[in-house]
Amino acid sequence: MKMSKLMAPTLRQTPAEAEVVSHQLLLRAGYIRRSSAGVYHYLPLAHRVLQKITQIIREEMNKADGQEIVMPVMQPAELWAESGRWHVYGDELFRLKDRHNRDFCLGPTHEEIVTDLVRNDIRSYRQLPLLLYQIANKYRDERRPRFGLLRGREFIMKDLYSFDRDEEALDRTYQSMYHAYSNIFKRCGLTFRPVEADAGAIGGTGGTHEFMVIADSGEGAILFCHQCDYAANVEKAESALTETVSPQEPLDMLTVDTPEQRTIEEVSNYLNISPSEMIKTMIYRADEEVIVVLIRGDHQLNEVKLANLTQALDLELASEEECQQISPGGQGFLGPQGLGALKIYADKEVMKMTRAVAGANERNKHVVNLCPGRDFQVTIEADLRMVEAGEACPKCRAPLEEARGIEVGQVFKLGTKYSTALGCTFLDEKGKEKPMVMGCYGIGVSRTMAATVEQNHDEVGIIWPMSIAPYQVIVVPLSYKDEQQREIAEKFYQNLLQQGIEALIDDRDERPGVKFKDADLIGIPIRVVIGSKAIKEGLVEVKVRKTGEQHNITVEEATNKVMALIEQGFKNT
RNA sequence: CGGGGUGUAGCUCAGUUUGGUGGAGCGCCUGCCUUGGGAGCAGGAGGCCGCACGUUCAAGUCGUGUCACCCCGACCA
Repeated sequence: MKMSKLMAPTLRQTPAEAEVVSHQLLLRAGYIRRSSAGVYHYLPLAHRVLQKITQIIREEMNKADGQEIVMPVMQPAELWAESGRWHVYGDELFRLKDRHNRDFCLGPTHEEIVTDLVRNDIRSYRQLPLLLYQIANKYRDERRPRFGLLRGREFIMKDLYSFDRDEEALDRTYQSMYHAYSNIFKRCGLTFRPVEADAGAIGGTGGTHEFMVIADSGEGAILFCHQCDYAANVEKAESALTETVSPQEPLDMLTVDTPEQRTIEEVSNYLNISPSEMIKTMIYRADEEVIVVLIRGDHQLNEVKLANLTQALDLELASEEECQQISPGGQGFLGPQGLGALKIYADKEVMKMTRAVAGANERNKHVVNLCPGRDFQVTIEADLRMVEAGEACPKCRAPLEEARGIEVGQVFKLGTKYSTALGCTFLDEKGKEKPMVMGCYGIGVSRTMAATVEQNHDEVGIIWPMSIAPYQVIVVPLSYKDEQQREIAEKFYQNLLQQGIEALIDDRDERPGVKFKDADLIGIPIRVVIGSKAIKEGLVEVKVRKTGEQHNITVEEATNKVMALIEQGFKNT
């Protein structure tokens, strides 16, 4: 491809709208342009990268017996009503009506429609397992699209759905997908980590893993152990219970004055105690029910764990007004004692306390020597806290480490949630009708491209891994006007093309500096410069973008060198 | 959805306080010159100052409304 004809509008300055580095560089290097919030054009270079990624995905999915199909983006509301998600999914679903006033939505995910497809045509255990996948645009009306391609409203996703006869067969499918995913991200040149995760709204009964690309800009936090293989999203992470320090004998509960001392920090300072000696009392509204949640003062509540425990669709911290109706002291003076018939959810660590400090349910007063089980009864005791770095690994007790990551893929065991709701059944060898056991497996394709940039860049631009670079080589004649240089460069470029190498030639009438800056910015792995040395001494310069290694060799040797470097690039990814 | 911010040339941004013929740098076009890391000179094109209504002799500038975009939070297969 000639640079003079390539639509890659590079920018010298970073557009003000971009915050994260992948967004900045993809805009600056002329890969993407914004159409509306969270919706982007993919220009030629981006399209080539996406093609590379999807090709890798196809190969690995097909190897695992996946069959590629294309399903409708526009889906009828009836199917979503059948699964119950038409009402559950909320504002995030892009909804539309046709001219007959019938309801449709733009698919944010395809469980309903694929289950509908399969239930109509698959009847026998002989046809299972069945693995169907597609690579398509997905639509989610995010409350707040951000970070460029990392959180858009329209994005490219690969989703595969598996249909098995029983849990055991699903386990095998799940394992094979897990391995396929590892291969895919490895081949894309990413540093990633599969972690145990929460199933979220998609539901399902089995396990789930997220594939996280390690990057400081990631929205997700993960905890992992480097002594064993334990790794989990913070939403899911557990830790070995802390050692019980010789429990103190309970003392009589007393009320003390704490004028205007509301937060854990204020009260612990005022009473000269540690936050770990306090009980944090929070009032939540779980759908229509008001509940009390207790956590040790120095711990953080994990709302995902609480939501899973309560099974509430809508879980929200109660307002100040609601708190005052329950406890006259209002926020800052809440305590679990004497709250009547409200359900009390307590973290396990709270139950070990014997002389705790909590609000007195009275303004400007707290109680000391509060003892769970004696002074109040707990309805449900469970792990409700956010695990922090340094705590003991639940498997091997080594200290956990924390990292941030970008979720590029997730594998789920769905079980029979959708097959039961939609009546997707088969007959087993005994002629008995059973619901299929399903799994679903997604990869954010456009997000993977952005995540790769997050992980592979320097101060001057993108550094693509060889396997997904839009072009492998860029040929730069320093002066394309110079007839000799042009001839040598063109011949060399044609030669590369004949070898099946994906090459660009910078035939623009620009100064060398401009060409170098653009080549670095768009991140082509190998650059071959042809200047006056090529004419005088027959030497060209072959430079590797990632390492900076440079070879001054003859034009004749250069093709082989380039091929060797490409091969090496593939090996390293 | 709550809080904050920004809309002026393709990009980055002055100008708005105090109303009076719309600017700079970069990019773009033409010519000269230059050619190993975003050169130089000369000339040029390009703006519904987000949109609407209002105040005024006069609005980029003041008022009201509205739309878009960005950030923080909440939320998020």
